[in-house]
Amino acid sequence: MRRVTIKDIARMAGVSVTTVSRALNNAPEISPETRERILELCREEGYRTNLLARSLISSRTNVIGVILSDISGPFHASLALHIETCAAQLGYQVMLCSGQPGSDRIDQLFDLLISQGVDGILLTSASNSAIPLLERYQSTVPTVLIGATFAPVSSSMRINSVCTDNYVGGQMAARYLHSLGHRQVAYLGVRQGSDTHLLRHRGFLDAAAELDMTVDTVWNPASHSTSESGYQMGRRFFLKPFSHTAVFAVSDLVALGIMQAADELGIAIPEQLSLLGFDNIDYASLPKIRLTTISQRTEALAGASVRLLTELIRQSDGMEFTQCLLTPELIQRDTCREICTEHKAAVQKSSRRSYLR
Amino acid sequence: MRRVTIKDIARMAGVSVTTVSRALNNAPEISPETRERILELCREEGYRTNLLARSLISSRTNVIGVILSDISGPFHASLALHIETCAAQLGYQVMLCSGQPGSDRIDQLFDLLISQGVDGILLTSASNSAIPLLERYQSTVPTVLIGATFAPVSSSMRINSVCTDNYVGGQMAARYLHSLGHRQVAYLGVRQGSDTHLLRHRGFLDAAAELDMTVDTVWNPASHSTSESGYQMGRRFFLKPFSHTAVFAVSDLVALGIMQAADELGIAIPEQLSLLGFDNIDYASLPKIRLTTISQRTEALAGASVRLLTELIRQSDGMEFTQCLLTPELIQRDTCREICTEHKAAVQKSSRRSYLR
DNA sequence: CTGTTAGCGCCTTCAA
DNA sequence: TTGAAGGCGCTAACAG
Repeated sequence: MRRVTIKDIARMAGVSVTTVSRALNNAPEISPETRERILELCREEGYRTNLLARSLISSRTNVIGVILSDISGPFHASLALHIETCAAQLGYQVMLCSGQPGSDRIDQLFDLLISQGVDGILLTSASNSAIPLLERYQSTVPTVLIGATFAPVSSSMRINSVCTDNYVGGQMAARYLHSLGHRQVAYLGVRQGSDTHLLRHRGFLDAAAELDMTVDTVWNPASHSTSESGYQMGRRFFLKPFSHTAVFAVSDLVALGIMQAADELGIAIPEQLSLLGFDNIDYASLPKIRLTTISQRTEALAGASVRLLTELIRQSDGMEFTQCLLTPELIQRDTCREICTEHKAAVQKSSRRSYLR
Repeated sequence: MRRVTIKDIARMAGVSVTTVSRALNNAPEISPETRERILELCREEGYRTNLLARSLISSRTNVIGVILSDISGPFHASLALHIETCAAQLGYQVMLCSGQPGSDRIDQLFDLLISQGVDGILLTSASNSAIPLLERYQSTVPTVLIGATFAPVSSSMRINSVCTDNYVGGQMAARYLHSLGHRQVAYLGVRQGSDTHLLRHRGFLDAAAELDMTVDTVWNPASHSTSESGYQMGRRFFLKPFSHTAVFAVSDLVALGIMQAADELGIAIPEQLSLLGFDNIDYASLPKIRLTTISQRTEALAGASVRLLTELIRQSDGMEFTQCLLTPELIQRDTCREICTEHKAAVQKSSRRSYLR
């Protein structure tokens, strides 16, 4: 059962295909009555534009490709959904791909998406290894990198990116813990391979130094930041004697593992130890978790990156590069407390409200 | 900067476009040396097949459309990612759309995807309202419904679907609670509008009746099942005196809200009250939550639906309909306990292991 | 206002 | 083994 084409309609209406095309595209040079007659006919016959054919000519598909280079976490899942929502509002469809980083899977995905004729590509990645890749492909198709980081001095960057300001996030974390009275803290889970982590770490250390706060860093030897690795690091950390009053976890997932370890070893959070996360994944707001954390604002990331990408698609002169840094946001919940215990009641009281919103 | 086409290559190689096409498609009737020469040239020139053009002829795009008709929950997000992974393995790209149900947004998405030439469509929906929609579109494009339910006697269904067996899930829940010694239980959160819920409810009631277990049902008047509505129902339920020893929540999200309410009112789970969820969303396995639940097995759902869809695409005779029912699975964690308390230690002990896996 | 003509990039007969 | 011609469904000049 063949689909009805513009040609069929033309024949049935006794006009040329051009006329039908014009009716379909609201062209100005056509009489209102023929247009109506044709549109009516299209409706009756269940005509549907073949967008492939149209794209072949216009070389625009109104589709953007999204590559999740690391779908280990809920953070990326949520990001993808927000991207879709935002893209839809701007009239774009989303073609979703996921590829474990490493190997040349990501390259293949780029090639595939370009072959499919996407108008632009959004790539999420936590490591800088994506940058040369982008530099290679961005002359072929507008591309925006999401969530990877770059050095504080970045004017030389020849890519487009949208990113949480991890350095500032680290600073915020340090300042917040300091403001609660903590003077000796541990930073758990930094991975050497993740520039995101390193930058966050640097921000934390710099601010801590200014404030005279002691920081001990526990590195994560694993290649990914999972709650399991958090659990392992937490256990190892807690089993030795320690005098820190707060722990900053490199991510919420890691923080969850740490909570689990603390639970099992009878360390009360936040009574004995404050715990601060990073990301604000959905989990963090759940009852019984209620992790205080620095939010990456997924929705803002999605919105900014989609807007930037569509901007690039529209202009396509492409000789300018934009780096967009989003300031993270402190979300206070129940896992950090002041060292002098007097304000705790107030924090507790606000818990239900912030959960419900 | 125009993309290099098959024609350019042909000119450069001094052959016809046909020959180039053949080289590209591993056609048998071509000499190995010309093929190699041409492929080499393509590589040098950075030639990329224009899949739009190819699809225009073959009328196959190797793209499947995925419509999430309700992205309120993490369940669907996770499902989407699994679908993508599975589709990729079978050589299909995924075009992702999300539309709040109601209105005619879903219709538009169908039309859009069909216009884009997708080879098939996967629709997730929890309500039967999707069925007439499917019946309308499936003659145009192979379609599979995921996660919506249907009556136990369903041979008359004229659609393709993959679905957790909610009736059996309800039965499992009842039998499990009964086996732990519970004789008076409450079922919180059933929505009249959700056939999924109703079927689950029926299975639960039927099994409970057989086992002589008393069930009180608390209906959810809200239009969605969120943790907030669970919280509200939980509060209302707990504030009146009750003699039930266990609560079956219609979904994990609702269960989380109930946990929160119980927490606030000082009701200990599972010591005073056992709580059983449904879905096994990612959250459920988190430390400090550790919800015992009936799993929908997202990955299996994704796999089965993608396989069924690709099957339909391949055959496309389309006169047969398949309903695939997946048996849910009980995931024991820490929120249900035996009424005679002696076995509890064993359950506790296994908790860490099941979290880590 | 409408129709004719010529492609977009590719594949597929058919003939050489 | 190769090439020429036609067409997939649509749009965009250019004439009428």
